[in-house]
Amino acid sequence: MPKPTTTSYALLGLLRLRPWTTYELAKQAQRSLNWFWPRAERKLYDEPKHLVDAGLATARAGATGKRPRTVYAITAAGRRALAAWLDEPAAPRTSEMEAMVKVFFADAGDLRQLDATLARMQDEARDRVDELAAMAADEPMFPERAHLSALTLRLSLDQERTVLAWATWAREQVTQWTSTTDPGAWDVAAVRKGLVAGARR
Amino acid sequence: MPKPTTTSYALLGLLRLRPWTTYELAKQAQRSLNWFWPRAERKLYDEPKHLVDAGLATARAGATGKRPRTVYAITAAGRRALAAWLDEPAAPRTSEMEAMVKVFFADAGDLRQLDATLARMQDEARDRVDELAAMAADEPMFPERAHLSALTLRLSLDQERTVLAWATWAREQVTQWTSTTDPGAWDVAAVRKGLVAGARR
DNA sequence: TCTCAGATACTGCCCTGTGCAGTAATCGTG
DNA sequence: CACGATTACTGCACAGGGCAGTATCTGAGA
Repeated sequence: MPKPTTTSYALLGLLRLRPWTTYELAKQAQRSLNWFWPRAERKLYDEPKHLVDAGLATARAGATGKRPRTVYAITAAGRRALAAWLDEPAAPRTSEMEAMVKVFFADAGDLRQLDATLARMQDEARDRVDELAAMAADEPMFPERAHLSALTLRLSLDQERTVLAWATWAREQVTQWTSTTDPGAWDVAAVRKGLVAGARR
Repeated sequence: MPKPTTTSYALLGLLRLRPWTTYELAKQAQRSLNWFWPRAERKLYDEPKHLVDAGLATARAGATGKRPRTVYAITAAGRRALAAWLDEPAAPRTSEMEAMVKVFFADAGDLRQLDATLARMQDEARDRVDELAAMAADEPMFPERAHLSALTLRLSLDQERTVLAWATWAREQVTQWTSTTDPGAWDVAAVRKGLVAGARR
C-alpha cells in the first residue's frame, strides 16, 4: 500500500476525536480543516478506505434503512502513526491566489478590470473574516480542544485580515494611477523602500 | 483543445513581456509567480505546448549547439485572450499549511513536538520575509512594471510577516500550557473573545 | 586537446487531487 | 403515500506534483 499522505493524517486526526461515517468525516473536514488543508469532497470519500488498507483505521458496517453506512474508527497503529508523523517536518506553506495573477498582469487590461479584481478580493476576505469571527464566537464543537483551535483560528483570522487590509490599501493606490501601465505621480520607489524598511516586522 | 487553465494565462502573461525559451519561462515563473501561483517545474515545461495548440503562442525553433531551443512568443489572439480573462472572477484563494494540521492535532503528541513545528514555521516565514525584502531592494527586472510588482510584493510580504508574528506569539502561548491536552491557566475563552473583538480589523 | 564531473535542460511515469455529472436512497411536505 | 429536495455517494477525465532518468553542454585539470 502506498505511504499515507498529509490528507491521510488529517483524517486520522479527526478519527482520533471520535468515530465518524465517511459523510460526517467529509463534512467535518470541510468545516475545520478547510482553512489550512483544503481538499475536494471527492478525495475525502476515498481516503478512509486507504486508512483501513494501511491498518490505521477500522471500518464497521452499519446502515440507515437500505443505505449502507460504514463507521470508521482509529486503531492503535493509527494513533502511533499520527504521533510519529508530528515529528516529521511539514511541507512548506503554499498559497494559490488566482486574483493576484490578474493583479500582476493587470497591464494587459484597464484600471476598471484591476479595481474589479481588487474589490472581489476585498469582499472575499471580508466574508471570511466574518465567518471565522462567527466560529470564534460559537461554542467550540470539542471544548477540550478549544486551546488548539484558538491557535489555528487566530492564524486564519490574521491572514484574512491581512488580505482585507491590503486590498483596501491597493484600491486606494490604484485610483492614483493614470492607467495600468502608467502609475502617474505615484512614487513606486518610495513604496518599494517602505516594504524593505518594515523588513521582518 | 481543452480550455486554458490559470497556469496557461500565467505563462501567457510572461510571454506578453518578451519571448522566452521553455527553460527561461520555467525559471522566470518560479521566480515571480511562485509567491501566488506556485507550480511544479514539470508542469511549466508542458504548458507552452498547449498555448501553441490553442493558437495563443507561437514556437520558433532555435538551437544551442546540438540542443534544440524553442523560443515561444505570444500571438495577437493570445493578447486578446489574456485581456478577456482579466474580466472573469478569479478562483477563491486557498492555502495549504501542513504545519497547521500538525498544530491542530498537536494533542496527539507532546509540547516538544508542537514547539518544534511552530519554530519551523517561524524560520520559514523569516526566510521568506528576507527573500521578499531582498527582491524589493533589488532593481526590478522589468522597471516599467515596478508598480504592479510593488502591489504583489506587498501582499506577499504582509502575509509572511503575519505568519512570523503569529508563530512568535503562538510559541509564547504554548510555554504557558501544562501539556498539549491541558492549557493550564491559559485563558482560552479570553483568547477567543479577543479574536472576535478585533473582527474585520 | 581530451576527459570527465557537474550543471543544464529537459521527458516519462505514476500517483494525488479537482470538478462535475450521474445515481440511488431517504426525508419532508401536502 | 407520492414526489421533489436533500443526502450520500461513485465514475470519469483531466490538472498537477515528485522523482527518476537522460542527453547535452560547460569548464577545470592532465
